[in-house]
Parts: sequence; C-alpha cells; structure tokens
Amino acid sequence: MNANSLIILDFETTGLSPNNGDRAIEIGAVKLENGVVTERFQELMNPGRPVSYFIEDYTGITNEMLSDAAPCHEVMARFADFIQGQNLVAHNASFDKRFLDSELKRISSNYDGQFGCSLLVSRRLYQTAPNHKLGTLINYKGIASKGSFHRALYDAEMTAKLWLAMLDDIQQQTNVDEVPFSLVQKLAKTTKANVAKLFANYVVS
DNA sequence: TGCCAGGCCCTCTTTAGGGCCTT
Repeated sequence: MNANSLIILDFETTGLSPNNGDRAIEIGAVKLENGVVTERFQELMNPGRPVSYFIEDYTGITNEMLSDAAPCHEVMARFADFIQGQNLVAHNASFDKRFLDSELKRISSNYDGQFGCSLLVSRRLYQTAPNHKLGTLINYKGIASKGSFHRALYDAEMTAKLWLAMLDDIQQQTNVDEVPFSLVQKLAKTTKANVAKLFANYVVS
C-alpha cells in the first residue's frame, strides 16, 4: 500500500442500492500524492437500462449521454487498475463502497485499499457545521467552488479539497508533521466527545 | 408474496426509533 498517495472517488448511480439492482453510471476519481492531485479518472458507463428522470435531473447525465458510453464492465476494469495498491476516500464512503464492491464483483475483480470516509471525519472535526453534506462543508471551509455538484469528477475533486482541509486542521490540533491515514481512520471511529483525547495522544512536545 | 438501502449516530436508548448522508 502506498502511504503517500490516496484515491478520492465518487460514483453517480441509477439509485441508492445495488442490492435493488442499481448500477453505476459514472465514476470520477483523483489521485492525491503528497497533497497534490497528480492523476484524474472520469468515465460515464452504460448500465444497460434507462435511468430515471430523477437521476437525469439530479446528475445532468442523460440517457442519450449513456447510450454512447462504454458498458460498466469495461469502465470498471480500467478503474480497478487505477485504484490498485491505493487507499480510497469518499464522502459517505459506505455508499460508494457498496457500488464499488458490487460492480467489481460482477467482473470478478477486487481492490486492496482501505476506505476512509470524509463524512465521518467531518462529523468529528466540524461539529458546529450546519450539516455535513459535501456542498455545505465546502462552503463552511471557504473552499472555492462552482456549485455544480453531482457529477462524479467534480465531487471527487471537491472531496479531495475537503480532505486536504481536514488534514490541515488535524495537523494543527496535533502538531504532527504529517497526518497518517491510520490517525484519520481512528478519528472516524472515535466518539465526538473523545476527539480531543485522541488528538492529545498525538501532540509532539 | 410483498417488500424495497444501509451504516452511522443521537436519544425520550440498548427489549427502539428516527434523522442524516449518499444516488
């Protein structure tokens, strides 16, 4: 596993649940190396059936756009190569993990990284934020945005910026030189009340 | 057949219910 790099990813899908037959329609991702975006991945994919008007409206991805796209299995095979050997991050990772697992299982593929969740971290770190939607947190942190959320690569880019902002905030509260992925994972699992205690254990005197 | 997400997290909790977040 590469300790200095990370993939931040986001799926657009036909709905909320692969267990109910929902499929991925777009994957967007950026690779962060030492805090800098060094690679990008973005592809639409044809799920083999029409998407609802709600999804067309929500994402701006139309059935016409998907009719020209490569099928899911082709795109996901390329994406599986892209994420090889990398830890992964998503906003509400349990959602994206379900679709990643489901789509890769269909092509008998796999990945070896751990998932980090920017939503869970933000709930510990930004307890006074109005809410913990991606768009709200981007505004809350004063990160510049075009406001055009709900496309995969754009949301992945914004999640990456949020992730870097959170690493900065963790660093300032702990005085560590570099925030290890393992510390962020511990933060996501600790209770809100124990955040200060967790950070105190990392203070360099 | 009929149902239709699911994991996290709070609280009027743990023998449960409901809001948040993702599409």
